[in-house]
Amino acid sequence: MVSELLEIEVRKALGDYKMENCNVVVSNRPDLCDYQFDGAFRLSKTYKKPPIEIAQEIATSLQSSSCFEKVEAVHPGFVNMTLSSAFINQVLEKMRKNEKFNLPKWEQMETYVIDYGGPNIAKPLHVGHMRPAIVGEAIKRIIAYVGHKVIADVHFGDFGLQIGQVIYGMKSEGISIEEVTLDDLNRIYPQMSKRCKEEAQIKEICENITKELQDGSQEYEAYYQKIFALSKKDIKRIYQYLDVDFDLWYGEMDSRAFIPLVESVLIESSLLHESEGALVVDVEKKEDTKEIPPLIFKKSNGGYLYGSTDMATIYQREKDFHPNYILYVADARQSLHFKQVFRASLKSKITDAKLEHLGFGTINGMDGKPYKTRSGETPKLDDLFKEVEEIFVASKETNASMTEEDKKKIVNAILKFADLQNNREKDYIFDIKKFADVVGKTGPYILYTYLRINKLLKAEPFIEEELSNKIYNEQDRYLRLQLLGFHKAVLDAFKLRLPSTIANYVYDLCVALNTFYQNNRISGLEDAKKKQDWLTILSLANQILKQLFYLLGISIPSMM
RNA sequence: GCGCUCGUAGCUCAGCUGGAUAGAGUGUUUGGCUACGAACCAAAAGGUCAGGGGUUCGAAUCCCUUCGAGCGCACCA
Repeated sequence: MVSELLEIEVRKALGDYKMENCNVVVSNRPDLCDYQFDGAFRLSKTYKKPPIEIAQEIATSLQSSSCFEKVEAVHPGFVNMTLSSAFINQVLEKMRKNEKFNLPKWEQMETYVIDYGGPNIAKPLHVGHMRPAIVGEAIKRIIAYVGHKVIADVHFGDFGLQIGQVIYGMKSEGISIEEVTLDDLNRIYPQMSKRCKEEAQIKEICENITKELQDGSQEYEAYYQKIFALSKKDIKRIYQYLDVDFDLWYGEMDSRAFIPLVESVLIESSLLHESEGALVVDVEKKEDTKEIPPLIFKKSNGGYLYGSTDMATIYQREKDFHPNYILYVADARQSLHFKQVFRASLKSKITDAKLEHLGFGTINGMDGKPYKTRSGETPKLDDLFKEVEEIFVASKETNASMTEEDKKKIVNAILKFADLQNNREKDYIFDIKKFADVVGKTGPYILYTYLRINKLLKAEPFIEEELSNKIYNEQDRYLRLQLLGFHKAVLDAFKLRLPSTIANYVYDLCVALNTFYQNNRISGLEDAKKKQDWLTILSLANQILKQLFYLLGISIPSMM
């Protein structure tokens, strides 16, 4: 990594000054320099000297390094560094020749389990399911790419009240296990969900069915198996369209066998106690500024809740994989739930893995309220895919003749790149027009960039050879500097669990490529070495893009 | 009531473990295809980073406070 190489130089230049953290960062003033060091400000405190004097000493000492074309101390105490062409090209050569573009390797491989906040069965996937799927898939690929072991689990919601509701709905409508269809399930679920809110006695019946299923009722088990199979098939189909895949297609139900084991651990460590008829685990801490309600492990009717299955699942994962980390990509509104589960799990010592809840905000419509169609329903993902494809096809005449496979890849790129750009725990506005846009900072833009460069590389055959020590013009230099940012983008995305870091880097790299492409003509260049150098740089850039597209879950169409 | 997340250009968003002149896209205005792909490029305009206070050489970023928004607070997930 460039900033680390530069840190080594700075450390040498510090002389008698001692400091722990001497970060060298990309300058936000490209008109002044490429990289910047601001440690002189901190040193001035400990050494009681004006920062500019210290900066000058460091700058003077750095002059001798071959990394720089220019180093200067600037008021009030910055050290500004302009890289030498030879140094830039030397780093690029290392990226070109090494695996993973010379990404640093970890000393120790760790194991991650990642849970993308799984969908409830018996319920069609809607736009709310897209975010965890896209974000989770990207995080999974990033963790694997940097060199760790990662196990993805879809973790279906198949254990709770919704199952009892659907079974009751089927029975009361007289629909048999043999003849039930997906459409039936999609209709029954919202119907029953509504009825349970309105009629307490219906809810109680559903709760009892759920409990009996949990306790092992043969009759309900048969219903469950059928509902699960139907839903799973449909959900898999949609994940397949999104190119989202899991190592484990488990559900909450798969942790059922571990609930009694967790329960006995809780009893042995005297963490379980009775409260208002339920068995609960206290999770509050002294430093809490507010009251944290206990985790309800067993309901007063003897049934279990999702806190119980979450703990049982942790137990199961610990037994199967002994992970260092368990990550949950789930709605930010569930943060209290996860806090309870995490604390209860650590208290009971069922795992020593680090548990992280990676929350995300709700998808809202243009009015700032949860996204709904005109008829008041949450839009199905199938319909969304269709709509985006239609808008894309209509945007250019030739698009209609594209293959279905290519269209699918582009729809994916549109949706994923739009989603992965913004990444915070805040809600975001879903605007179909924005998600179907093909101009500007969009999926089509980055794919277009790759494809036009790729075509050029194919049209101008060249033999990969060492870069010369030259950089030919401003756009060329800017492009090469952007390439140096690869490692930071990937490692930040990994450390912060933020795929947006990569999405934004990809965009910046594409801008640099387009600027270069539009202002420099390669075919017909007389200077053979210059042509070779440029083709080599473009080739490296496209290899990087391809890799990063993969990390974001974006596939490249054959044409567009 | 308590807690969590947040408030950045007309709109949608980056930037947040403190650094120099706060960035994109879109929209508005303008220029560039007899051209390796114009789904592109070049340029202009657009901001008291919700308001106030504090810490600091330096704050969109950290702390306090006011206002505003969304969400969550034990047997749903």
